[in-house]
Amino acid sequence: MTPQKLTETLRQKGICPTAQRVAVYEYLLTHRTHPTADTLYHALVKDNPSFSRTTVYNTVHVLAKAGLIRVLTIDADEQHFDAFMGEHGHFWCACCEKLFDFSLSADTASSLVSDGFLVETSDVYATGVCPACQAKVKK
Amino acid sequence: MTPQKLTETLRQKGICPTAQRVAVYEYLLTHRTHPTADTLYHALVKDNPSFSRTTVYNTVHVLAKAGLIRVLTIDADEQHFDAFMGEHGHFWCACCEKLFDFSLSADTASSLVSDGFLVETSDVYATGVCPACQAKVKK
DNA sequence: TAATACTTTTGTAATGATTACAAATCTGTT
DNA sequence: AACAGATTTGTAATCATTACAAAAGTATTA
Repeated sequence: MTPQKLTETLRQKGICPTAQRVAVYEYLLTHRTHPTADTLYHALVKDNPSFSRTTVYNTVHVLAKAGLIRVLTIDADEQHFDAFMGEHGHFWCACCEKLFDFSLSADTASSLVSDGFLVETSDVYATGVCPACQAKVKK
Repeated sequence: MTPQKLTETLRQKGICPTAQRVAVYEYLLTHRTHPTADTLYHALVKDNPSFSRTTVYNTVHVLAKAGLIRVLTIDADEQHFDAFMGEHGHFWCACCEKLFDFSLSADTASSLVSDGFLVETSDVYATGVCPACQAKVKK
């Protein structure tokens, strides 16, 4: 996505496209690594020495409220952020403590709607051991 | 579940059934309200003045590791605990800030297994507005 | 029953992610 | 250029959770 397109997307959602917000959103779109606030801060302060942690939190809240990113709470210690909004789940490996995406068959929230809930976000989380860590243990 | 049965269940999982652990597990089994550590503490300290917050955390970790309860991270502010282990999802109402159960059609984790992940826990979370709060707004 | 080793509980103190807040800066409009 | 409103920034506070070590409890052995 070009910087112009990014700016346009933010504007369409009624978000003033400041340099900081564009930087955060662009980082999340180009790094599908589910970074934490701290990771975002360290990555972006390099290009903008006055960049602050508070701005990270302000920005991700604004983006999440607009539905442009997800806030992942699978890790109780730290929030992780994800700008990939396609239907997918998240897997937390208890061994290497990394977050993985996994494909999701389909209609997770369908029963919710039928129960009268108005759904704004939905997430599928799983924990366990990832393939790489399973292989390590077997050695 | 009788106290004897509770004790037996803990023992079967290799957990020493101390009075505190039985109390926590019993509270969770009889209150399907997804309490927080603080709620558990205040409820149980009444019957045992020396009961401590640390014991709440110790105990829920032990129970969760044994697969007897779930630790819910849907609320980023506080962990919630749930001893009902049947397949169901959790809904967080952004309006009244309450947690609801919802029924789940079926095979959430099936695609995960096919990708080689070893699944230990899985949870489906959704947020939005519950039926009661929708009715309130419409008035 | 007493002695011993081991587990669990308890209270206090530390940790650290997140939020509160107000001053400074930026943005868009006249 | 000046103004009002929004955003950013740095610092200080908040508060759930964890670390830790002493005290209490539990089980095992003789």
